[in-house]
Amino acid sequence: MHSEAVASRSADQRDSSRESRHGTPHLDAVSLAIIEQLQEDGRRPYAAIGKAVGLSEAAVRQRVQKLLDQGVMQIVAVTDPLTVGFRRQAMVGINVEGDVESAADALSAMSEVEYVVMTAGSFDILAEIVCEDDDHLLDVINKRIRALPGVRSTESFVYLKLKKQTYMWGTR
Amino acid sequence: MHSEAVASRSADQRDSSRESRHGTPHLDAVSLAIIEQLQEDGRRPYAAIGKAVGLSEAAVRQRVQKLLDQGVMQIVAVTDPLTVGFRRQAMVGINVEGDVESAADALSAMSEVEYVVMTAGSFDILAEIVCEDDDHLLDVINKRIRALPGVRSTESFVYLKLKKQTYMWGTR
DNA sequence: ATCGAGACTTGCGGATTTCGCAGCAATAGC
DNA sequence: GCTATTGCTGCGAAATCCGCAAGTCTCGAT
Repeated sequence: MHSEAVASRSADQRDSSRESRHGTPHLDAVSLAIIEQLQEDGRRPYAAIGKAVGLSEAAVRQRVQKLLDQGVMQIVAVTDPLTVGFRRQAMVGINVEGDVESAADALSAMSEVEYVVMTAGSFDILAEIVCEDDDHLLDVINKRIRALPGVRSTESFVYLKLKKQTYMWGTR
Repeated sequence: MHSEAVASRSADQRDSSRESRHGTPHLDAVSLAIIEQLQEDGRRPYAAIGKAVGLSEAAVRQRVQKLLDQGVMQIVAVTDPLTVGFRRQAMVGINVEGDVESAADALSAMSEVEYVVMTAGSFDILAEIVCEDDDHLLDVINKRIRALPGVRSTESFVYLKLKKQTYMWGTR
């Protein structure tokens, strides 16, 4: 009775190699289940995962390797910025004149910028900044970001308290 | 000559147990280096990490375990939302009348909400939403979030293109 | 000055895990 | 119908993990 798990397994796995119309590899239920296991513990042994999802150890190993190779997931350590010495964080909304994408690229090149996304709405770009202290944050926003070519205006939202932060994509 | 690495190592490790004034455990350079290793590959063997940071396998094992126990870091799989079937994402800026924190808690309880932070600035809360499609996103924002007690107004920024997303806190 | 605690090292087996490879079955393609 | 491919299983061999003991060193407190 290592049962439960995903059952069936007849022709499901072929989905994992089938490309959906936009080039992104589609995932079947088993791979999803594997990802969920690794979201709980990125170091969980393959055999344990296999038991949970109803696959052999070797099969899990192959699928995990493929998921990593394809870039579907990565197994990494994530930390709480505060305990690692970064005391000030902020989200910055940015408006750009001209080429938005090149501005986003310039932001992406900055090490203090953790997250860059182009958006629809009253900002062209949202960027998350992680800094050591107020001075550092001020410097990044006022000296570096505002100096970028094409940047018309910025609006900052300094983080007061992080309430939720999950890595549970693919689960639900 | 298993040299290179972090050198010195005289009394650094005591920092790891010293609490900085706000209760957050302080990390020394060696723990930082270990975290960096695991940010590159969360499954890297302890011996390999030890070689890189200049510690024995056993010592690395102890430190990693402590870092996990203390909640300083976690080793998890992270995925690209798009390839896992979530095609619409948005950041939502929210203004609240009354208790901001309880509103943030309510948001945190929603599974579609990946990220919640209380901020200073023209929004009280920023929340990142991950949805399967437009209908789902519309439903979450207009039916669920706007219906929350205390929510006065919202402004949405639909993601057009994710340009950068790192998990490299603690590195630099 | 001495003692105790904490952190690290070395060394060591045993249990566990990883890894590569040889089959085998089912599917997709020709 | 036949073949190539893909995914899975099973199985040894190698590597890793894990707990533990003994000994060193430094710091801080008695």
